[in-house]
Amino acid sequence: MGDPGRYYVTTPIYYVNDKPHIGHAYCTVLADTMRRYRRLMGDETWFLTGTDEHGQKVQEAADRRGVTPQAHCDELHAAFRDLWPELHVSNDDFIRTTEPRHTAVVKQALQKLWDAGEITIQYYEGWYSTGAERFFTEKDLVDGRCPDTGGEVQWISEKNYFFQMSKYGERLRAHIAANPDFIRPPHRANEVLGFLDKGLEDLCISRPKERLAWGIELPFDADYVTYVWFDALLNYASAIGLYTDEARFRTWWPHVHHLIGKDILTTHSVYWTTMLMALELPLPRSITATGWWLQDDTKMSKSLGNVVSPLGMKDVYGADVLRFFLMRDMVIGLDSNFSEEALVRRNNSDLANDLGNLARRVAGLCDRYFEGAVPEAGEPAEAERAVISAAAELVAQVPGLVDDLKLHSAIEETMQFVRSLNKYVTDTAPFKLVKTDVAGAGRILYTVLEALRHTAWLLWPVMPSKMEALLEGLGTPGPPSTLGDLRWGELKAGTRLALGEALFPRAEMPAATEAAPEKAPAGKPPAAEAPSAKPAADSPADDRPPEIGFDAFEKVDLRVATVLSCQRVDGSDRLLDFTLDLGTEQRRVVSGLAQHIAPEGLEGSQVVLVANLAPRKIFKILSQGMILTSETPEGGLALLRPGAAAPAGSKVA
RNA sequence: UGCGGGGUGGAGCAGCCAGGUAGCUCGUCGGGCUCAUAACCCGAAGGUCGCAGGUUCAAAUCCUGCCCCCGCGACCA
Repeated sequence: MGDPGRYYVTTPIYYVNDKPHIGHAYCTVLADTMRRYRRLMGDETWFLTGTDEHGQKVQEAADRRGVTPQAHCDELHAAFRDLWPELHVSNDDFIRTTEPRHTAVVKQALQKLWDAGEITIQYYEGWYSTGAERFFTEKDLVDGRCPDTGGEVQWISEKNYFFQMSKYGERLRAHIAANPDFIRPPHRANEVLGFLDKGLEDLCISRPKERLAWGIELPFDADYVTYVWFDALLNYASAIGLYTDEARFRTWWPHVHHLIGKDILTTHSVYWTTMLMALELPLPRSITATGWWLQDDTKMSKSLGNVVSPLGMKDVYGADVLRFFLMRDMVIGLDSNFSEEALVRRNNSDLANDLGNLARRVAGLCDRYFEGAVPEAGEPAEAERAVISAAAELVAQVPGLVDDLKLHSAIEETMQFVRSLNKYVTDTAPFKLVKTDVAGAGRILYTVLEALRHTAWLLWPVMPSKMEALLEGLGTPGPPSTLGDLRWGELKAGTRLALGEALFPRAEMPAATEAAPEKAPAGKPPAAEAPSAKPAADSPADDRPPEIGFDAFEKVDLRVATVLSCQRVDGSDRLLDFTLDLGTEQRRVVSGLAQHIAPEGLEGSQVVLVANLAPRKIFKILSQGMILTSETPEGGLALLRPGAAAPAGSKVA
């Protein structure tokens, strides 16, 4: 797959409004690890990441803070830019979509498409809600009002510019079919084909400035800015010199491999690829969609207040340990669970016990019997030859695994090799042999040291800093070059060793996790964090909302209501449809309680209702209010009821 | 209903695309070693590979149907 020789890897450009989280870190570390492996395999490499800085959310956030969007971005992008070195990420470039080198290219690309007739003017019609800042169709509306805000909507016929994406559907389908490694893993390619089956529409690539000013102005119409995705995707090309430095551009394009989260598969595999077709540029070599890190153990973290965010693990255990865990425990493309406990287990068993301890074992013997230097290699006996050939096999095997994106296997195979070395030491017992055969013991120690050097090379892409420390300890400082240069026996006898410090200290299991081996806590679902370029919801740090004043509370109109009838909503497994008596009026309320409460026998009982909540259309029924519930010990829900019968409609305060 | 992912010894996961000894880490039990970061090495117990059919000499792996769990969305203001 790909081109032996050149490897250009990208992450999504992250939305500047987001706070960096484990999903961003994973994707970026993965890109870094891949590029380091490819470099090890002899490729020239280039690695790009950056930030996406245009769009509604940025403008709003800037407005709220009373600063210009540019100032806002200048400040916030640093959160990403400065994080990567801390994770030992070695990106060659960091692009921001507000930089002139990018915006100029976007304009040129737009002009080119406009001149080529790839962009058409179409009129978009629909109900526009200023509150929600989006269009709705007739059937979305609730009583002729905005379903999100309940506000007014206006019928707007709006001129917009559309990229003729629909023209390229068949060509894209053919490309995917002909290139099984194009979209990976393979089931994602099927997903895209399924998307294409539904037929491609043209893509609206403009936004009128009156609604959104923070974007790149269309070169052929100053009243509009560019749709953020059209802008953002072009970063992969603008950063390497599209239209400005053709030689550089052609060096890296199309040897490009996009790493993305599965949530932005469509934008990359459909929007981006068809954009490239229209721009008459070759398609990327591959688009790889990764899974998500799901977060475990929300209960224990919160109740004990000892929560360490996944990203915070780097401060506690070190960046390389975090990298090792991320790369070892996730199978590319599948979701994985993140827990501190799993990370500590990984650190202790693989890194401290197996690898770090092995280095200390042999280093200690060298110190004692060989003056702290590398012993003579001697003539390999059968046991040594087995180690040497295992090392050679491993070195030959790893590139194939990396090529197949099986980083977890590449790491595991390397760890198996390390374990075999511990066994080799136990079996050959140099600590005993040294008393009768110093040269023989030296031969064994030499073999382990040389094997450790090989290991350091092979794990360097995952843990660059730690492995360089190991290489330095072995007396061969500096980062590895390429596997072609890795030859058994290059470690020179007499070289001074410096392996006194524990490379990977054991870590204590976090106290709270041991006591909570139960099933996943009911209630809150685990939070997923995706390496997305889109804005993601911020996770609240605390489950208790901020204090409010009495006036705020007073705005909530709580009433006792009598249930007149209640039944399940047809076709829904979660919704109950209540008809309530509020004294002066009847209300219909839809509530997602069907999994907790049986609708039978509720007639005549009383509940508490938020009576002045904005109505909302739920499953085609207009729900007028919210019924209050409380949690049961089992984590279910129960209706909150008045302690004594009350007149229907009486106020709750 | 959609779309996607998953169901493999006590826990967490590989293996499935390219059928042919069920593997890894942790945990448990017993033993060894005593060089090392209470580490390392060996052995043992423990698995109807969600269920039912089918293809095949042979199925965790391929095919069909079903069940359950999770994420996103539709519907939990």
